Amino acid sequence: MTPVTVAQLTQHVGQRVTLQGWLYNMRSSKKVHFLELRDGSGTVQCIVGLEDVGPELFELAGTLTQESSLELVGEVKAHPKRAGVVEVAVSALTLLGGSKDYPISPKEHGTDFLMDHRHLWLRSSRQHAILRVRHAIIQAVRAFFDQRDFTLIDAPIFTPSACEGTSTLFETDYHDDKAYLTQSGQLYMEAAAAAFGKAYCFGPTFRAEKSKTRRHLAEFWMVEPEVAFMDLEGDMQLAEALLCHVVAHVLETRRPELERLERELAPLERVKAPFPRISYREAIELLQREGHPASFGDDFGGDEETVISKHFDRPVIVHRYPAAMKAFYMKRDPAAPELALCMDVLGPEGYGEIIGGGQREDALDTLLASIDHHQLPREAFEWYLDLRRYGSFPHAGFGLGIERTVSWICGLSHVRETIPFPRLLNRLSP
RNA sequence: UCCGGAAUAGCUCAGUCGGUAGAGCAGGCGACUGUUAAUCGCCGGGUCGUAGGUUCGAGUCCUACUUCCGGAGCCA
Repeated sequence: MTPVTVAQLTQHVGQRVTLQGWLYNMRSSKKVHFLELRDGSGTVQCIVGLEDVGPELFELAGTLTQESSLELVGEVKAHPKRAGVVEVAVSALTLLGGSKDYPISPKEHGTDFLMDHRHLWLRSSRQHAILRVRHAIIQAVRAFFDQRDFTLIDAPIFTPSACEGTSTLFETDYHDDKAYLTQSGQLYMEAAAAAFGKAYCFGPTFRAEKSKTRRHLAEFWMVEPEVAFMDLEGDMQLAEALLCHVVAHVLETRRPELERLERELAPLERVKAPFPRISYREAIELLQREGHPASFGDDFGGDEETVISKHFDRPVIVHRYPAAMKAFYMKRDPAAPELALCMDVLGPEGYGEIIGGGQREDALDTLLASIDHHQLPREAFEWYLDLRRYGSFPHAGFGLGIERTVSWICGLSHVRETIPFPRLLNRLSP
């Protein structure tokens, strides 16, 4: 008999099936054991009745421990008390792998303990739900760009120099040369945009800042589209359309997981275009009206982003920050040269920056001056400057942080649960 | 790096005024025909983070260190 998955059981009511999985929990009385079986697709209650299986098998079932792996055969039946729920009346059962003293009990645990057992914690229903939402988000991101004729052009992970020159990088040895783990694929995407028109990359990025907050990881995944002949306005529209598509896809396909996470759905259902757009200057005024001491030239910290985003019922786009606080490749606003043609999308409900991007500087001379002004080594950027020497073109793009997006959509308080094996300031294992 | 908090059973925690340690869960044994973190009874389980100090006596007070948590800066 071919094994079926728990998720498929509703199509097999009245039939005998084989199931393979792990014991999630068990409740017992004198003549009946209730095994809760988990197989990765879901969980189902399996009934082992003394009179159905005989004393030998009944006794074996009684000795099973949490997370033992099993194969069982049984008939799929409607749950006698719960509408729409099925259970399995077991007729045969084989213990495949025992499990002695499984460390994660159904009671509470501390974060550090759970992170030490992250390889096992992934089995619990909450972590399962989060990572399924993560998968749905990634699926939606890829589908969004693929449907719009973007070409996936992944950027390298070893890089010879800093992209932005600001953040701390992880340094590593590369055949007796220094190399750094990438903090962004963007410069490479600009080359890709010149070759393919519309390109995106999706991969891990690394930041070595000694940062320890609920929104930081040393290793995180980023999606970075870059489009030739697109300006800042087009960039904002693209970011807005992407987020709408992603949220709609999760709402459509992962509602049980969101319910498991007790995620309030109304704020997600409001994520529809158009998103409000405010300039940096307007954001400063908004903060001042709220009694937050902020003046032109200040960057926004977590508190400021929260104040701004709480003013709106959906993601808000803040554009045209002072050029002085932004990376060297940002194009200046011709109408106000002290401003950069850049934008950040702030997630609602205080989730802060989930997208950052903008239009890139396409004039060779201006870019050279900017590299010098930022005191970056010109040699390292010669290839990048070639993109301005050979058919320069207006272009724009952005980066979307996957973990912050997962955290927002799942309604979590920390990004550490949004990635299977988080790399944090003090955690490199498991 | 800075500011704050914490460290006691396998896990989550309580521990009063300084008088040598307690619960729930997990584990073991038993009871119970339908349970949903099942319930009920019994049992085993401790170098109180480490090193000093004060004291007749320290889980408790003091000092240093270590680790973790929350936040800041920095960032997506």
